[in-house]
Amino acid sequence: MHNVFEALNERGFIKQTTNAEQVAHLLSEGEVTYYVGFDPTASSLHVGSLVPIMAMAHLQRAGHKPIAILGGGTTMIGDPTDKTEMRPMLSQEQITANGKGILAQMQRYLNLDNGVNADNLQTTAKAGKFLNNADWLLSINYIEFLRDIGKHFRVNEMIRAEGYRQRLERELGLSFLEFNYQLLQAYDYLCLFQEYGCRLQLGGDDQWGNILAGVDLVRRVKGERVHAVTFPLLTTATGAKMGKTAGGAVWLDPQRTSPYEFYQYWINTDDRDVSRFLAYFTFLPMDEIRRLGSLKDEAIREAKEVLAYEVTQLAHGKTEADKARAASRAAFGGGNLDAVEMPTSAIIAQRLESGIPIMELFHEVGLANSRSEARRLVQQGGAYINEKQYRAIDMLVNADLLEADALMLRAGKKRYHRIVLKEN
RNA sequence: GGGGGUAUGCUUGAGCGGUCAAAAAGGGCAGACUGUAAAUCUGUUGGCUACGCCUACGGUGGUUCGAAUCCAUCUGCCCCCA
Repeated sequence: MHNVFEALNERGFIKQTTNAEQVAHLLSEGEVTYYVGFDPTASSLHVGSLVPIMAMAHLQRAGHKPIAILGGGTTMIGDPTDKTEMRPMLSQEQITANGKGILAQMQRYLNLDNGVNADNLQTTAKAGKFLNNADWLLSINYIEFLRDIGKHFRVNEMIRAEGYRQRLERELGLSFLEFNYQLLQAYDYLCLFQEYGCRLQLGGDDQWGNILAGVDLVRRVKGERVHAVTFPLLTTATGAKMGKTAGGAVWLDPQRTSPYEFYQYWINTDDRDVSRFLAYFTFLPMDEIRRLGSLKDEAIREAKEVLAYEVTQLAHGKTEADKARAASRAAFGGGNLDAVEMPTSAIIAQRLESGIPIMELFHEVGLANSRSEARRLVQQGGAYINEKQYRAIDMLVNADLLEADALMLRAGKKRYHRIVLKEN
């Protein structure tokens, strides 16, 4: 077993550890059960969650056993860390439903007890677990909890933690409910240690304090040394949060973010982020990544294409990745636009007889959020039909513009939408 | 429980009772330049049946010819006292 710790480190996954040598040693000794917590506030993960997932996948491929924890119980509290306000609380039903979606997505990267969801996934890896911490948190008895767990926490220390301190010093208060978040998260670690012998927790660097609380708790209650590793919080070179675009988050759920859009997100990666992202989000060997990362100027587009293709393939499978790549090449490389996968909608053929106002058309297919926006788009020269710009706002789109019974709309430089005809 | 403060468009944040769809910045969008990158420059950024109309400045109800701006009340948040 080669040293996974080194591999993770080389790929940039490691920000802080309880003790680097000890963690490395632990991972080289034999099978280690490790866990990462996930937020169940949405029914899909977004690309930000890919960092922990990729890290988990690397560990599993190296023979270790993952546990993914759905924060169904802790979400009912709301993590105050680095939040400007309280999180909305979700119902258990909602959380369970969200968990289903999240599990399916994880199964593309990890082999969990509940199965796998990707053809290319190494099934030789030991199956891990997907658990909901609501299972043990919801049945907690308050008095017992205070006595057995609460006694190990010093309020003095807790309020010194950065996350809490900010909330205490600034206008926004901190409710007692939120104050307990750390105890519950620490309790998770204790439970997982007891039940599954879990000895390593990983998480975003903003979770460092909470994770350490768990490490301490295990030491105090069980007298055992367990470990923690955090991932750096990713931002893009321009300082934006990873995985956010104007349209919102980039989701793994193809219903929310189509494979094409997903692919485009990666293609549009800033030059400076390319090699970092290749290391995080693909399984390509580091030598290859270094080669791709050293490409300069225009040539770096090759690296972006590899990045986009690899990441899309992991998230959506080879077929979808091929389609997305073909569509992307066609749209931006002057290829044949007709045969490829694009956001498409159908309109009734008859409507073209009398002509459809161009503004209405762009609005209708979602290329503009309102008619006013569509109007602006046209006026400013951002509206194209079959690669021809139209600037007249009173222009009517009729059957004369059809090419092969279809219209390819384009808004701005990058957003395409294809229109086909239907009878009625 | 008492006293005070605050609530503005995607965000931050200005807004004398009329000239406010509301300063400014950020963000977004479009154009130019380019490599589907970055940086830069320009335009634009509530909606609509579009030189006009409608909806908006926490909720409701008032005062006024006229309110985001004044009053009352409700709600949320913050601060001080208890």
